[in-house]
Amino acid sequence: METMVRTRFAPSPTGYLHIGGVRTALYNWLYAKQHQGQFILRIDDTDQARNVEAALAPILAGFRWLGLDWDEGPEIGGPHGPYFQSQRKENYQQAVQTLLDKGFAYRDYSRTEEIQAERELAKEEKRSYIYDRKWMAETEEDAKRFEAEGRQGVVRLKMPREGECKFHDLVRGDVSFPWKSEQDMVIQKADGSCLYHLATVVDDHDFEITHVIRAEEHLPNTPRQIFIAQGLGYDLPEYAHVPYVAEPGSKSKLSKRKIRKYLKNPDFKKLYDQGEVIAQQIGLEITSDDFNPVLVDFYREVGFLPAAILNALLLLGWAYDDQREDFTLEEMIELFTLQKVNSAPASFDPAKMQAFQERYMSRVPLPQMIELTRPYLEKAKLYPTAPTQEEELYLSHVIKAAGDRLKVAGDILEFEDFFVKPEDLTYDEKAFEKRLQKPDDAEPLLKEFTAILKELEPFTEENLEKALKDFVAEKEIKIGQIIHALRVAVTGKVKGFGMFETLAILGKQTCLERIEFTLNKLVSTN
RNA sequence: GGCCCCAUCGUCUAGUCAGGUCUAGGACACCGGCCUUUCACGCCGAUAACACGGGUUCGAAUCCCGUUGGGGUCACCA
Repeated sequence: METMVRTRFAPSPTGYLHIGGVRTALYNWLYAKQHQGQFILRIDDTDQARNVEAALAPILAGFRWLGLDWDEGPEIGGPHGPYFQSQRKENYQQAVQTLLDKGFAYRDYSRTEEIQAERELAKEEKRSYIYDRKWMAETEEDAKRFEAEGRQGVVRLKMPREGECKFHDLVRGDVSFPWKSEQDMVIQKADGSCLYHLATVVDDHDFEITHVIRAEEHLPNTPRQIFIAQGLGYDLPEYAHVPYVAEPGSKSKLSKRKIRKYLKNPDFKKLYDQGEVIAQQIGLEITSDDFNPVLVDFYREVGFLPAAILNALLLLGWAYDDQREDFTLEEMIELFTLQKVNSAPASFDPAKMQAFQERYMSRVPLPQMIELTRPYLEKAKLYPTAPTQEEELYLSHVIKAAGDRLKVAGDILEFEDFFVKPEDLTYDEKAFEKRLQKPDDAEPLLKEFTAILKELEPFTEENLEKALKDFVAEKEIKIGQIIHALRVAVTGKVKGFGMFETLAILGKQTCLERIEFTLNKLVSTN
């Protein structure tokens, strides 16, 4: 029997989930699922003074929302736990001791300032810096002597200084690094705590990780990790370094902090603005860069579909063939291959993300659409938490009429005019002026047609259309002469659903109330 | 700067490993048009790329070398 494939994603508790991270996680998840393997979540908090639990919550929430479930990890545990590096310190201490015993590491008593000075000197002289191991304690006596000087010891890796570290990467093929360009990395600090490289290698081994699929920035870290693994006598995992996700229109790494810069990109701006409008309507405070299309939370808050995001992210650096772009989760699992992951970084494309979202959204069936949009109306206080059957039916009419206009769930708030009282209706002022105040015939036509509306039974889309068309024919006017005025009078807006659909959904009483309200407003503003 | 990685339309990419079927295909965006009471959708169309220079070869986007450009990484961070 072959060994089970086990992959992992190891976020450090930063308080947010970056979409680049999600893509890496997705690839790990897909690879594991495809091989009937397992996907493990491990928390890299070796050096976290902050509140890990609070900083982790949004990350786990993001994973849950996206449906990237983990087989072992925080909240669910597992046979290899704990899954927090901060709780596995003994393992690292033990590993350090082994490395020391076997001569793969040494105690070093140099001071940070000393090393720093050496490094700077080397930089000035334009040569690469290699530590001369001046403060390496080769014997107990050395150690005691250095300690007597008041020095504190760290543990460094005794890296080879000749030859090359060669390994095979599932994405990039064969890669090699000269050992001499490697530093004697510190693996244990003066305070006794252990550092990332050591921890990650020990954990990957303890967790029986078979495939380390991670971002490209870890590629230069691989030789030292291989060195540690070999020193510890571990079998090496397979490595796959996937490129990082780049900024829109550039090849730099996408970063949460550079949002100001990205906002200059029209597509990014559009995505952000769309979200901002919704955020304001639901009373979400935008106080920091955390409301950010670089982060997964943004999409959740605005009402994107997880499947759309996953699909868009899947294609950021991977393609199945020259045609197919839509993949269900099952299809992704079946068809994903590391071999087809591009080795060049892919720029995040906000417009493409939107396009996927729109396509997926257009396929959402009505009942699910109701569930998706309701929370937004509730948060905006436009809809009761416990609606009557009638109210639910009304909402379903609005959603049906909105159709493709709902690009994200939060877009339902664009149609707030269907949920407010006449006096709370906000008018597009320019439209009010252009369609109602300016044309001389707007008011009389509206009044005349209102009289017809009053008598219209039943108040259906078909009847409304016939009524207006008959009216237009009889008055020998163009439909444009009344329909725009009517729209503004009833919805306050220039754009919206089909006119007759709008009227029918609102119902006779509301329509008449609003027209009356508008006519009064018209009088008072003239 | 050292080490490493990368290079096809504006963007994501197919094609590159096994050179000809590529006057380079698709998608998104953009632009133009159609539909239309507005908006959105939809439909039709257009523009648009093998970074450059040498080789190898009958033939190169595809193989080799170099150049240029872009990027990652060089902590007692992860």
